[in-house]
Amino acid sequence: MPAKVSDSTIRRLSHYLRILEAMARDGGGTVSSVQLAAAAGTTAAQVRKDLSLFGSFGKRGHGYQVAELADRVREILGLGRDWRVALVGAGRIGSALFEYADFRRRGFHIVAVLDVDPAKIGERWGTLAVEDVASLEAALEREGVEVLIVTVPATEAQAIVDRAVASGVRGILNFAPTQLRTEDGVFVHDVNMVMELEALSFDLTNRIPADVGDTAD
Amino acid sequence: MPAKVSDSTIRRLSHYLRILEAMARDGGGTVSSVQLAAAAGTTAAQVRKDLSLFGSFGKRGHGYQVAELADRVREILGLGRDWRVALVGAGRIGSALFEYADFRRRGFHIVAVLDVDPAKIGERWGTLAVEDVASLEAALEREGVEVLIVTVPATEAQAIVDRAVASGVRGILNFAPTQLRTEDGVFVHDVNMVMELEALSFDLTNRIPADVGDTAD
DNA sequence: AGACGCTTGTGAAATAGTTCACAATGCTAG
DNA sequence: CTAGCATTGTGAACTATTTCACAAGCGTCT
Ligand SMILES: NC(=O)c1ccc[n+]([C@@H]2O[C@H](COP(=O)([O-])OP(=O)(O)OC[C@H]3O[C@@H](n4cnc5c(N)ncnc54)[C@H](O)[C@@H]3O)[C@@H](O)[C@H]2O)c1
Ligand SMILES: NC(=O)c1ccc[n+]([C@@H]2O[C@H](COP(=O)([O-])OP(=O)(O)OC[C@H]3O[C@@H](n4cnc5c(N)ncnc54)[C@H](O)[C@@H]3O)[C@@H](O)[C@H]2O)c1
Repeated sequence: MPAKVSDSTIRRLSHYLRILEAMARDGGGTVSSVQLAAAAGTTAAQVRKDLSLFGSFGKRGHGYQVAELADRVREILGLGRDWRVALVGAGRIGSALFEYADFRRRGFHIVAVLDVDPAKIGERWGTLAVEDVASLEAALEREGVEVLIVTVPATEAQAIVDRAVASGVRGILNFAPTQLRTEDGVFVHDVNMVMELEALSFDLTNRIPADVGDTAD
Repeated sequence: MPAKVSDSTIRRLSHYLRILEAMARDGGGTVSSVQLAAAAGTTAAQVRKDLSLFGSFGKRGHGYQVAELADRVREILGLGRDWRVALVGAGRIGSALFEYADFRRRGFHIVAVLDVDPAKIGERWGTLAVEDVASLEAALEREGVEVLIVTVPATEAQAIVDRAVASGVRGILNFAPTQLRTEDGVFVHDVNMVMELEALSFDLTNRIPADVGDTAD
């Protein structure tokens, strides 16, 4: 793997993979960088540059084999295996995520659900029972959890994460709108919907296209 | 407003705003760029550069007034007003979002909920009734909707968005894992959790820190 | 076998974004 | 009023990312 791979390259690879999988379902065959770029909303040069960071996957004059390229991208992203995931916070967003089939389909298996609310502890969720967050460490170790999905209130998130990291969790998908602090070697990705709405608000307010006057102020 | 403002600047401004609001609740006073940067996980120079794109909000030697800076950032982001939002797809993620208080608190008001499922149409959601998506256009126009949250299956998303754009919607927050095509002047922001998990998978697979051998292959 | 058409892979150029470093400035104290 | 201190605002330097542009390579056709 190359020393430096930008975050945006990784996001695009994930995007390419989704497109390649759809193409494979539709019969597969080959794609050129131009076609893949059109489907992903980027440029052909960008597609080729992204892929070339990891190797030479195409045939000159003919493009890429859809199925094979999907396999290579999956491998690059580390998706050639299953990941064991725990969900902390069995609330509204937590339950939506639990039932989201795409996670499992991509190899992310929720193997434990934890909450602090006595009314929720013991509830059956699919084949699991919601556990008491008091035994977070035990659950993480018992299930060999590597990735934590955090859907607790923002005030609780840091404490949960500290405990999970102490129990060996190295990857965190955080839905709480708070800046998590972790040691090196722990990867945190935030999903922040309010931020996206605010970015939309900025766009709508300030990025009105040229035909409407935008030179004021 | 400056001609070019990067996306990352906007994301950071939203982040600063959340921090400033927390500081304001804790008493406020002033913040320096160093303090704000520490709270946001960035650098002081970055904070000052971001803000200086829009004006001079600080006092040399003393930093920024928390409450005043929060106001200015809110204004920059176009948050000095309420936004009328419709939610299409009254399913699992849609219902979690509907009840998410932070949206309303930030001025994003869900004023219509629509679905195609006869079992859902007519359900009372808070003060609203779930409406038939067949009357999407009527609902959007009646409520003066500007922003659409899309939580329908990926296969349905493009058609919904085309209709909404034809009815005057210019901002879309899309949860469906599909690349939406829209005309110029329509802003789409995607929330893609699978992409975040895949990025995490890449990190855990390839970005193992230096003390573990990472020069192999 | 050679020529052709098409598309990759990739250095080099261009553009975008971040960090540096410091003069300018406001406040406080004496 | 002046000195001293802290911190902003900002060009300039640096780094990262994207785009350009084209030689290299593959398969096909004659
Ligand atoms: N609902 C949404 O659409 C949405 C969207 C984006 C982000 N979020 C964020 O996700 C988080 C959860 O939101 P929600 O709407 O699902 O709230 P919720 O109140 O429905 O769920 C939170 C759950 O966490 C549990 N909990 C609280 N403290 C805990 C602890 N210390 N350990 C374990 N469990 C604990 C609660 O019992 C509850 O079941 C919040 O940080 C929120 O800001 C929610
Ligand atoms: N559940 C999650 O945690 C989650 C996470 C990320 C993304 N998503 C995405 O969000 C979308 C919805 O997921 P979900 O889990 O809530 O699914 P869901 O099946 O629970 O909800 C989808 C809803 O959309 C409605 N619907 C279908 N076609 C429609 C149409 N043409 N017009 C209006 N409504 C229509 C359905 O009746 C249903 O109520 C999907 O694209 C999914 O990939 C879901």
